[in-house]
Amino acid sequence: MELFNTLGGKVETLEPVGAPELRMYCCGPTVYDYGHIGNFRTFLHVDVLRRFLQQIGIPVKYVMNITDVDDKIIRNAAAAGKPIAEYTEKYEKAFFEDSDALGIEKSEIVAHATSAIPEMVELIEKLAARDIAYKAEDGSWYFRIDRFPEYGKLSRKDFEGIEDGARVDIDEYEKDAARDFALWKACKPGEQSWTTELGCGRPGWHIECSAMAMKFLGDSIDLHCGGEDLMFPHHENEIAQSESATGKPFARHWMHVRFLLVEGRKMSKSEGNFYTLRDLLLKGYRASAIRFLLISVPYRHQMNFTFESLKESTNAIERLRTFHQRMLKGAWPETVAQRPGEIADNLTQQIGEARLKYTEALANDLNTAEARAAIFDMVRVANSSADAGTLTKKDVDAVLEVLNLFDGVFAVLKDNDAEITRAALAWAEAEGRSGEIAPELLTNFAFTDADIDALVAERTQAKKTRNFARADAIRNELMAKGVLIEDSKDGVRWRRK
RNA sequence: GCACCGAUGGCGAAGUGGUUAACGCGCUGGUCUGCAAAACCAGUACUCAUGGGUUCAAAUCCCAUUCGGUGCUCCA
Repeated sequence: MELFNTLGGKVETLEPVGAPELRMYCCGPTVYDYGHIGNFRTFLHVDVLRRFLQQIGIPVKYVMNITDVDDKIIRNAAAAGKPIAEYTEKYEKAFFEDSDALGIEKSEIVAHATSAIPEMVELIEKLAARDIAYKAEDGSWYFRIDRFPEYGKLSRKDFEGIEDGARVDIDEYEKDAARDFALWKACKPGEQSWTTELGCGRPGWHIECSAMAMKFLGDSIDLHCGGEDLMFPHHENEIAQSESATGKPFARHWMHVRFLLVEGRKMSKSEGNFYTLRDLLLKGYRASAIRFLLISVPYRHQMNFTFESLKESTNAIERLRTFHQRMLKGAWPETVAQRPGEIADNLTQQIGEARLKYTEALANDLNTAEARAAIFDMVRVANSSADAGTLTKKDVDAVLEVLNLFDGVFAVLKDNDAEITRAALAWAEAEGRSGEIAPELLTNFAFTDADIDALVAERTQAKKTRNFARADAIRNELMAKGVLIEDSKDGVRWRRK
């Protein structure tokens, strides 16, 4: 498949080199708080890529790291009066719960920064042996950027104009050059630290990813991904460290997912447009709709997240699910007596085209919007044919095959939204945040499936005796509780709005 | 300030030189239905921010302008 490579700025073929599986690494979360939807947009697109690679027969070995020690963690853990391990455990658990709710498949390897300290130390020592890393007076270690002439090749920045000392961070120690970045931070009283050959301290953020990527995947990896903001300085620094230490190219392909805007502005707490997955679930939005929305806009485009578009996604998924159920449950004939051959061939051809368009779209730099369009084309054609009574069992099998292909990547057909929302409600109760739950959510979920089934049965009975007044009253009652009823030849179906 | 990206219907969003500008949502009308819902059909951008240029041909390439966003500092 073809994927844009930030390194070089061109669309290039993505393929495994020197190993049967594609080795990929993604910068995971720093577990100091709940993940927000911007975080998840990145992980969702990586998930889409990974699912698609596997679908086209490219095995993947994927490592995601968990940054479980850094400045923010130390600060927040101290504020909470907890050891950092205990503090991060809660948010790491939440991160995986949220990922799961969004249908993100877990990476083959989850790498914790705190469990790879020896590898980081070793890497820094390798750099130190070549005088690329140096120790400052306070015991911190820095990377000497002058020694890596290619610095800036990823983000294509021109550092000529940046003079030493032009921008000095308040908390920085004595570095030889302003741009030099920390590899190892000297210990401070009361902070978590490790006593190593480098002295007492803790790892800098950048060294974690270099050390762990190489530990699990080797010196040269096929693909490295992350959010666009990580391009500089994080990924630039990873390249500098890794390539200086090994003398080999670090990652051949770099993928960066662009930022998410919320209602047209950068998401930030001060703007008041900052949302975690849990915030949205408590407002009554569905996990599947959030997934679908976040992956519907191709990863290289900045996407504008709005509540209106979230509703749109909810409705679009309903259409797909309704269609899926129709295909699964309908009694399709083996053959259609008077079906004109011309129409039959046309339908088969259109299903085939949808399949091709879907695959080509994703293979072309992960164009999720086009892949989505191909599927909706097929949905319309098949529905149309089903209405006309010309759809056969064989057609349906072909349709379902394409639909399964689509769902193998998009993963929105299975409806476990209610379950996820219930878990979020329980979490809100436990955290004392039940005040944030949307009122209609409580009313709707107070209504159990059994309650609904009973009313639906009563309505069906009323309809049989042509008591339409009673039947409609029940339908309205259910509607008020967010339940929609659909009558069809095959019986009654209900679903939550 | 420097750098980068974007501007396509009511909304979201494909399409990067060549038939009637995908697809989804919404809206209007119709078919179906006891009525709905679902589904289908028809309609909903004479046109792709604005101005200029290149070309037989431009939403697509070039220049300028306007507006929006992002990076240059922790950040997915």
